[in-house]
Amino acid sequence: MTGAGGNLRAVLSRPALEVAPLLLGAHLRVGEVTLRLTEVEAYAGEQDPGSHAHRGRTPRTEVMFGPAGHLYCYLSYGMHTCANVVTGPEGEASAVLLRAGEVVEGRALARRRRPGVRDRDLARGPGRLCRALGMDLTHDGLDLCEDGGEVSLSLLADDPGGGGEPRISWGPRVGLSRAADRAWRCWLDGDATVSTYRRSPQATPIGTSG
DNA sequence: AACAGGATCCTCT
DNA sequence: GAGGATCCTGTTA
Repeated sequence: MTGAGGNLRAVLSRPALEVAPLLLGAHLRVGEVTLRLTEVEAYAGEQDPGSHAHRGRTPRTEVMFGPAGHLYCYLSYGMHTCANVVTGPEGEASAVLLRAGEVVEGRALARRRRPGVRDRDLARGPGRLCRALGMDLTHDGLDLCEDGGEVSLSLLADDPGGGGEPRISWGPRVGLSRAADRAWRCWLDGDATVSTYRRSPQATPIGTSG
């Protein structure tokens, strides 16, 4: 684990597809709860039909066009908050969706927010992850690269995934109706907190959507 | 001003 | 495996 400091934003300013695997094993802290990230998805901005930014700059997607290292939060299906780390250079709206993780600190608080579920399910899925961390739309735009803030991010110094072999797997992104075949989701192979894959019923048949 | 459509989750079967 | 909850967002009128 590195105190990446000022160079954290530089790393996050690389393309989403490069940043995504670097987030695996990283620690995301929101208030008193800290998560070890185990599953993420890359979104490549305006060029990516699966991205919210595909149709250009809007009030909602504005944060993604800004500098890397900020949170992009949105509401899914009316009740679930989902969170991304903005990546890439300023002006390019790429981001990485945080899909799952393991609670490594503040577990009691996370359990209170997600009563009745097993520990491995506390943050297993993008909506559940935000619930366990207490994240909502008020976190949209917050900077992950400042020490002492409400939110912070610590990348692994090296050895992504931790403990020996990297063991990172790649597969299609979850629930997309467009660009459903791009293998832009990555996860720590074999980790119990990785969410289960579901293809969108709206998606074109396998192999025809790029 | 109104509408259609989700980067999901939970509860059944 | 299927269906419903629920409300913001972007688009259209």
